[in-house]
Amino acid sequence: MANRSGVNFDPYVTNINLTVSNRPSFSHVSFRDMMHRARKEAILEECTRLLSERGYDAMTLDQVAEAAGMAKAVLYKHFKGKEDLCCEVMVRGLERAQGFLDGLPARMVASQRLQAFVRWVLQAQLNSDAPLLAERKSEIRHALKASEPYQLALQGLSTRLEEWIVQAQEAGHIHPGWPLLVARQMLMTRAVDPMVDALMHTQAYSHDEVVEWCVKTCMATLHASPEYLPLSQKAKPAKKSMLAVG
Amino acid sequence: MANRSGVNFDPYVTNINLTVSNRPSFSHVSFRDMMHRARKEAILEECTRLLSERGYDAMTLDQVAEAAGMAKAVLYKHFKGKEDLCCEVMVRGLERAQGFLDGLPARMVASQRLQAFVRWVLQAQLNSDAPLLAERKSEIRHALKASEPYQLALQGLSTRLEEWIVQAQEAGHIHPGWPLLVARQMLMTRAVDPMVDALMHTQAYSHDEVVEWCVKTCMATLHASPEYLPLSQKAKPAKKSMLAVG
DNA sequence: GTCTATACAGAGATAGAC
DNA sequence: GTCTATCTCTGTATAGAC
Repeated sequence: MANRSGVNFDPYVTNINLTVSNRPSFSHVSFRDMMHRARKEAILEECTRLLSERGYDAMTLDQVAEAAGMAKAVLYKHFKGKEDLCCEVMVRGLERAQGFLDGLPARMVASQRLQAFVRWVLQAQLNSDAPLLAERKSEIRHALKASEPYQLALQGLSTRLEEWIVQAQEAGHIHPGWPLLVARQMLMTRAVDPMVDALMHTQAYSHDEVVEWCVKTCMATLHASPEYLPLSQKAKPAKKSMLAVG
Repeated sequence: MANRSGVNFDPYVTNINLTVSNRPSFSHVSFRDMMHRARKEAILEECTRLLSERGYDAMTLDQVAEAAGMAKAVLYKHFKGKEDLCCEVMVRGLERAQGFLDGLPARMVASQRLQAFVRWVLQAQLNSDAPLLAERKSEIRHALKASEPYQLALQGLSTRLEEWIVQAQEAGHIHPGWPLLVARQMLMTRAVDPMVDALMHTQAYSHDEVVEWCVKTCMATLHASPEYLPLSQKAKPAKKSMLAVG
């Protein structure tokens, strides 16, 4: 049985240590509490990884328990069940994303922040540490819809992105032709772009190159005009309009 | 157990038919064969819908059997199992896509064909009739990877798209800065863009409007230059380059 | 070929000893 | 609080009557 953190959590050993020592009960409680939180962290960490790698439906609590080095029953002391556990993972993912946005250097302008956001989420996904939910048809979505903390965190992230979109549009870095709602959904969707998997699978590009191509597709879209329609049957836009962009 | 020769070995039915009917065995076999195919079609149709609505993992064979109006055991007379059934659904989806591409009017230029392809797949998805696999982490991907018919059909579709991409690039409708591989993956990924679900969910746009916005994001990207990078720390591209596109 | 009934496996969740 | 062992439910797949 793998214990990835390497810490000894055996309750009996812990008991012995507490008995032979004369530490005050305050310290005792604090110690146990610390261990408790540490185990919870280990669970959340491994669950984040498995969720990112396998997806909600394919991930099992047996896998989480084994990866975290504890019995499955322990999971239920910390969380009500699979849904509850994964909801908390997703909420923490959103909080990490918020933290990343908060830490962006002040000199960055809005469009740079948006690009940094997309790149960071894409990279995290390739590192099996996805902070955002990529699955559209997973059973967990029902639970997330009902989760107030999740909806609040998601709302915060959306608001932040929308502010920057407006700023970037005013600065002329995002084309004003994109509705705010469409631009926001595009950013959040491209941040978990399934194209990363497809491109990685071709083995034509490195990890970082794949991320950059995905970032480019996203930013190029927002910068371009949505009104380009090569298919309106007669219009054939001149080449020079395109070359003027580069 | 599949009966590859199509001959009926069942002792009961064969006996009855041979006794009470005087029709030549040829007609008899043809009629039964027709019914057999009809039921198989019904299974495939309902499975396509459920697969599109719920995804591979969430879809159950009980649902397929009930939707098709037959006992679950019948499914196993037509298909080896869930994987086999869904693989055939996906292959037929690819064939339908090929059929759509074959039917495009001759006057359409390459970029118009590409746009028509993306729009058609997106619409089919919203009609619960997805011809392409959107799920990236489903268990079915292993089976598809091993399925020769699927890989062949997918290869055919890819080749066709790549030809048109090259033509569109030569015509100046797709920016030459996009590598062929990236452009192809972008098209196939955008054709099943998860953004459709996200946008539909906001209830801000109608069915058709959502599809059009997704089509626009895809085509605008291919038309634009990938080398626009607002985030290269010092460069601040002029507004006029963007406005020149519209 | 189609049905009912059932075997079998996997995974979520719980019981009870320590 | 943690463990082992078990329950329960669901879903795939199969057996056997007709």
